[in-house]
Amino acid sequence: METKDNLIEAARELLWDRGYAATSPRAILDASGAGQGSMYHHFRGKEELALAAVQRNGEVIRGQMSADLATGETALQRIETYLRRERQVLRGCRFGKLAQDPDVMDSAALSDEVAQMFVWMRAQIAAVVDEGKASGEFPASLDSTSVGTAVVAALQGAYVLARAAGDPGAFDLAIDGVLELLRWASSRS
Amino acid sequence: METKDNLIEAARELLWDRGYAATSPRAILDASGAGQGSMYHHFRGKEELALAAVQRNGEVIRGQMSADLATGETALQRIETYLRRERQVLRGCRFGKLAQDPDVMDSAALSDEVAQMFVWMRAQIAAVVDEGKASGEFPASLDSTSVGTAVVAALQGAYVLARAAGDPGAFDLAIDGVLELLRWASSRS
DNA sequence: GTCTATAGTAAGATAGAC
DNA sequence: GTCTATCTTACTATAGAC
Repeated sequence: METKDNLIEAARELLWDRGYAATSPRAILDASGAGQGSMYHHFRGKEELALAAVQRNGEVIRGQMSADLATGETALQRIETYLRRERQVLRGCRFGKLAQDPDVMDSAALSDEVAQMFVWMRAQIAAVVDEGKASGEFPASLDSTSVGTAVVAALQGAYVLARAAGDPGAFDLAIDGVLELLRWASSRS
Repeated sequence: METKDNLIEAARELLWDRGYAATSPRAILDASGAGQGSMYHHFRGKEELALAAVQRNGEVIRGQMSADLATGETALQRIETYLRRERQVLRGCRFGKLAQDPDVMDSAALSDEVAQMFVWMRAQIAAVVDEGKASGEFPASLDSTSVGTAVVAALQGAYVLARAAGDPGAFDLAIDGVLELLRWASSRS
C-alpha cells in the first residue's frame, strides 16, 4: 500500500504540473522512488494510475469546495469564500488542465471523471445562487444554472489568464470582476 | 512559399486540436504533404514552425475580435457580438489551449505570444466597458480592468467546460450567465 | 512485491543524394 | 528545395530473476 500510495501521490503532482499526455511513467517512477516493475504490478498502466490519481483529486476538491461554500453569511459571501480561497494559481486547476489535454479526452475513463467533476461544480454554485434567490439576496429572475456555469467558467479562465501572463495577479483581477458583477445583481434584489 | 505555407497551415490545425507538446513534426509533415527535409529547410525545427503558426493565429484572431467589438449599438451589444460569434467550441481556444500546454511555457518565444494575446484581449474588452461607462450605459464605479479580465476569463472557461462536458451547450450556458450579469450592471447605470 | 533488462515504437533532428 | 535514409533519445510496456 505504501508503494502504491507513493505512485498515486507522485502522479497527482506530475498530472498537475505537466498534464496527462506529457507525463511519462518513467517520470512518475522517478518521482515516487518506486522501481520500474512496481507500477505495472499495482496498475495496468499509465491510464489506470492516472485514473486513481484523478479520483483522489476529485475527493479532495469536492471536500474543499463543499467546505468553502458553507462558509459565509450570505450566498455571495459563500461564493466569495470559494473563489478567493488560497490557491497555487500558476500551477493551474488540476481538472481544467485535464480538460484541455488531448490524451485525456481519448480516454473514456479519464474524460468521464473530468466531465463529472465540472457538472458537480456547476451545480454547487447554482445551488448557492438558488439559496440567494430564496432569501431575497438575488433577484428571482436570475438564472442560477447559467450564472453557476459562468462563475465556474470565470474561475477556470482566471487560471488560464494567470498562466498565460505568468502572474497570479491576472487571476485575482478576473475574480474581482466576477464578484463585482455578482454584487450588481445582488444589490438589485 | 507554397510548401512553407502548407506547413504553417497544417501546424495551425494540429496545434488547435492537439496542442504543442502532443504535436509531432512527423504529424505536421504528413498533414501538410511535405517531405521530411522540407520542414527543416524552412524552419529550424518544431518550435520555430509553431511560432509561425501561432503568430498567424494571432493576426487572424485580432482581426476577428476587433471587427466583432465594432459591431453593435451599445457597449453591451458589442461585447455580446463577440461572445456569441460562431465558434468551433469543442476544439477549444487556439490560445487558451497553449496557455495550459507544458512545453509552450518552456518556450520563451511561444509563451510570449500567448501572454501578449491575452493582454491585448483583456484590454479590448476593458476599452469597450470604458466606452459604456462614458456613455452612461455602465455605472461609473464599474472597474473596467477587472470586468474586462473577468469577461475574457469566462470565455476561456466556457471553452474548458464545453470540452469537459463534450457539449457546446455548456459554452453557451456560461456565455448566457456572463451576459446576464453584465446586464444587471448595465441596468443600474 | 520489487527489481533489472529489454522489447517495440515514435519522438525530434541531421546527413547527404538529387 | 525536396527527397530518403539514419541517428539518438525517450516513450509505454513486458519478461523474467529475486
